[in-house]
Amino acid sequence: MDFSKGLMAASTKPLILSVLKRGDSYGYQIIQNVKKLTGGTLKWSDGMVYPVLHRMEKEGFITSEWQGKPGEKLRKYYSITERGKQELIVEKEQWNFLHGVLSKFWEQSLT
Amino acid sequence: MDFSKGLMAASTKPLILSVLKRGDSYGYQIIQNVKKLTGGTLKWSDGMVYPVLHRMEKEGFITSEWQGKPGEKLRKYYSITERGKQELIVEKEQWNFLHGVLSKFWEQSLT
DNA sequence: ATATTTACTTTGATTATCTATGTACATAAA
DNA sequence: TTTATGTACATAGATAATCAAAGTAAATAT
Repeated sequence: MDFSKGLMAASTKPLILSVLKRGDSYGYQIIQNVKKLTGGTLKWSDGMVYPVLHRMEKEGFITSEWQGKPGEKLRKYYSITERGKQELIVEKEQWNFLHGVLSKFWEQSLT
Repeated sequence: MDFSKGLMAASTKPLILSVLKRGDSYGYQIIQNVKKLTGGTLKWSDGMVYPVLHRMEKEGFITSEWQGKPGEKLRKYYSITERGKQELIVEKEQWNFLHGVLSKFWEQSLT
């Protein structure tokens, strides 16, 4: 699927927050995770995801910490914050609201 | 509701196409219509909607025609094109797909 | 007369998007 | 050994989207 620009972007934030709510993770893993969870449909590029993570951290929705066992590459693990959880609730409400409005149209004329 | 930027933008295109699929309309009416249909939740500004209409026309999803009965203000009526209908189908698929992915997360952890 | 509503337009500062490119280490293959 | 591939993160920068704000102007209501 080739997503229209706006939608793709609008989904990254809530999806990342949802992934992190399940448990801490790092950029590369989040990308693989989302790819797997969507059966390969959502293929996020790293250059697309990392800036979003940086921004979300700056906004206080997530925090980061470098971790690495000896002999392993360093990974930047992200955790969702309380503020992030609140934000996720809001985003969820907005998604559901808009989906509801659109669904109302789409139910009526079946195309 | 104070929508996060991305989402609001991502919904204008499919919503406008959905409105126009019901029947021709003009900018001002579309704004009022959406406001009414969402119980006042979605309050689009004109400066936000008109440029979107112009872009969508340039992209061939809608066409416009000035109309006005004598003694009435001229209105620019927009119609959805075949290409616009196709686009709406695609947007609908994408919305449903993403909503499905997000819903899967949101079902599991009830927050 | 004056204010409000209707109706459309454009500007422009700000921000977001995402491809492309770069670094660097680890591991597997040739 | 050297080459390729996979892992892991970062950022620059061209392109484009966003939306408030300000403008025009006619119609209607007060």
